[in-house]
Amino acid sequence: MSVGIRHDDLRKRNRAMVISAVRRAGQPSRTEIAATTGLSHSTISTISSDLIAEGILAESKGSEPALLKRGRPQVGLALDPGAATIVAVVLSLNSLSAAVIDYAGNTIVAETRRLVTQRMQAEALVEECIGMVRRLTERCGEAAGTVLRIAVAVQGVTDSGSRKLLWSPITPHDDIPFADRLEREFGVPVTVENDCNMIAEALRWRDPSRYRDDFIAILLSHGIGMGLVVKGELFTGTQSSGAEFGHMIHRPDGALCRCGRRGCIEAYAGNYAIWRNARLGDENAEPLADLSDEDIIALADAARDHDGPEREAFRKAGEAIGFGLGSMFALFDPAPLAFVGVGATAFDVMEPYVRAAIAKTAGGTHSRAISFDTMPNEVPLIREGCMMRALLYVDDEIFAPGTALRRAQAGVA
Amino acid sequence: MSVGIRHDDLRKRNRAMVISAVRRAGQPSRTEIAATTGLSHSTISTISSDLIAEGILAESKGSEPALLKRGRPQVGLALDPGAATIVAVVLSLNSLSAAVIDYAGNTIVAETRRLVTQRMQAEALVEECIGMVRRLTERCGEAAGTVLRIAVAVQGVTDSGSRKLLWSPITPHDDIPFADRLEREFGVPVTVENDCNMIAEALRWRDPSRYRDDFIAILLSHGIGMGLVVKGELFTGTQSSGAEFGHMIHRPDGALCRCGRRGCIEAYAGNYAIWRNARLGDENAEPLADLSDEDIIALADAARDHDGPEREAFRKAGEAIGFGLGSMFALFDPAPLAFVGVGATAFDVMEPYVRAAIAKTAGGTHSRAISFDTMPNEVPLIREGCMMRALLYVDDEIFAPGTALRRAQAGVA
DNA sequence: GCTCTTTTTTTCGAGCCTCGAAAAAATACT
DNA sequence: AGTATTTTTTCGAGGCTCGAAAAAAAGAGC
Repeated sequence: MSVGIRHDDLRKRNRAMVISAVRRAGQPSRTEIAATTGLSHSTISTISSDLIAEGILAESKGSEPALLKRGRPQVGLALDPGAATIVAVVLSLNSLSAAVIDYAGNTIVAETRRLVTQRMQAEALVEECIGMVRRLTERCGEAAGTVLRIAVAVQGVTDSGSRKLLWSPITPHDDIPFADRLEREFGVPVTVENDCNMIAEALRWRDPSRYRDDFIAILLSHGIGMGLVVKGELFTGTQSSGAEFGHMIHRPDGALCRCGRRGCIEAYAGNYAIWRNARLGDENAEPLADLSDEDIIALADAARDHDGPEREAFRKAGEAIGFGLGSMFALFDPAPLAFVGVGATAFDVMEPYVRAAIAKTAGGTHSRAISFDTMPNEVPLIREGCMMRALLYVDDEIFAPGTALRRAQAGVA
Repeated sequence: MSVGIRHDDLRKRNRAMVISAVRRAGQPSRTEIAATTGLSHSTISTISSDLIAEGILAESKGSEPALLKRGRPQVGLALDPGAATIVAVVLSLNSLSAAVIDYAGNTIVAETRRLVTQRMQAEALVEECIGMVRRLTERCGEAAGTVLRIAVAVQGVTDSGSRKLLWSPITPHDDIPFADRLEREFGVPVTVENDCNMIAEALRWRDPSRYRDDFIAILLSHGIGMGLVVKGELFTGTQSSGAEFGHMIHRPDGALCRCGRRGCIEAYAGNYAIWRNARLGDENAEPLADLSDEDIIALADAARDHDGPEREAFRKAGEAIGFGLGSMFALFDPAPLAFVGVGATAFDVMEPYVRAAIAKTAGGTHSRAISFDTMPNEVPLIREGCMMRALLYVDDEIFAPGTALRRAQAGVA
């Protein structure tokens, strides 16, 4: 049962409100913050002067060219870039990248390298991550603030505590304890996040008007992933990162999926499935390990150009996605959708089939109103979401509690 | 964006904590409440003496026969039955029942009558409800406290604001504004709730150890309904009461469902579907409007007794439920399940097929660990959930804000 | 250049709320 | 009857937010 509210929680929460208002709005004045938070001017004044004194916020002078308004000009408050630093690591099939990012969200240094992830030992993967983070942090040296958080985004299923990679298509190994290993190495809290969840996180910062309280991000790539925001919160499982849309069942005992089971949506709509249907015409053929973007683009072009096995393959893919969405929409009502990844470039080919399938389901009552959005490149979204994840942690768990907590921690240490 | 916390919200929340602790524990002492809420003894003391002065709580004397412990004996706090009264109305196929219930959850008066709901006008349905509530409240007269809330549980889909019945199998009419009509009549806040959601609400009070933060209630009846609790909260849609498990798609373009679409889980696992498969062997036959409990029990007996069309019908039903659950478990991890309703008496026949199907899905990784529970009679659960719904509203929205809010409301009125 | 107006920000005292410590209350043990 | 033990209340201290008033900072008007 949820616990009572103490007196000091009050200040903590209101500090969090102020920080979050600044992160969202960019350079709001104290008056604006008072308006958005509903707190009084005096409270905002006290809290923000505390935050400035602690080096978390800073008054942003001179940037605004004076709005030509009468009266005392507003002073914008901004996040102090030097307040902290975080590291965002993105690990995907055959590629590792990382960036050191300041508290205001500016990238200080970044690096990307290719790896043959599927042939590496679990420990080697972890060590590559550690190595890259170490190189980058040493490269910025003392110039940057202290690193307060490391977030790792990985393609695959993570546990609900964001500590381990439970399963991933990028490696044959299971249960890789990224968080523990990196924490031991750097002495900083670390989380491992699912890539699609990070895409969802990024979308709400990219376009908060469209992606606010309820929306769905679907990654159309070699596999099918999903990031789901329900009632303003990222929807994760109780034990895993959750929302494995690609492994909902489209046809019981149907096509062979990469996961070894049959009839999953992915077994019809994943890149390998589309290729398999178009080229081999055998939905039970062993899934390919990888497929280039060009291959999928070529298939889509062929499907656009003429009727044939390619179009049929995309029809099956669209149908699988549509019926899957329809089933989802039976559980929670339709929401705006973003299709992300290479597959999104071919979404125009699938869309009619997706809509037709949704219309055959209970969720399809308002299928006309369901709006799709496509964004071909998932990489910057994953990076951005990963960064926001880490920054929000610093906001809420380190800076909002403020000195009270830091004193308590010091007492323990 | 969520709003900052004012100073008075604090007291409001802590009052809510105390009330909720008492409702949960029955007769906790102040010391126990302090322990469960994490608030200090002095705070609990002040709040509870306020609540007693307001007539919300009462010290329960003499009930406990003195625990033979040394020291000042604990004084149990209990909800004052006379603090308020609520009305719980349950409307289902051909039956309407209602009860006036005191603040401690004791039924004061109750009534049930049969109606031919499918042949009634929408307005007649509403008027039957109004009539019954009026009769009952007049019957208790001034003996009982003021009615502060009316909750109506209906089989069917309601809107997310719990104001209207959007669709229901018990009537051909749509969009029936129960809440507005009853509010106008009685001048008391009213909600219309989905029956399966009420079953879920009831389960968490019946057995909080098993049904706490994540669980699923499935109503196996003429149709298939679901009540879902995720992370401690009833999961509802953004626009509707949500969780229409019965209308997830089991087989695209498959059997004819009562809803007019094809391949829904209900079209295989609803009573009418099982009967249709067993007796007609035609999954596209027009669904029956109703079916007696005895018919289903007879089918189950036949299925237990010998192989044949009955067993095959239950196999198909179990498979549909299993694959459906597997798909759900792809989205959020497995949780304890309760099967409620007549269909639950036949669940032993379906269980092996349910488990076999789940095992073929991604959610089935731990299918062994998934535990099923069956409760044949849904009626008392719906009643109980409906009651709790109304009482919790009084707790949280009326008594927790206390005089502060009541004064503000008086100012407006 | 000086004063007036307008808007933002800070200051200050009042009013709540929670907490810890100490006191009071109520009972069993000896 | 006195002592030990446990629960509950009381009381002062410390925090927090709020509203009102004051201070600050600029444009507008003359």
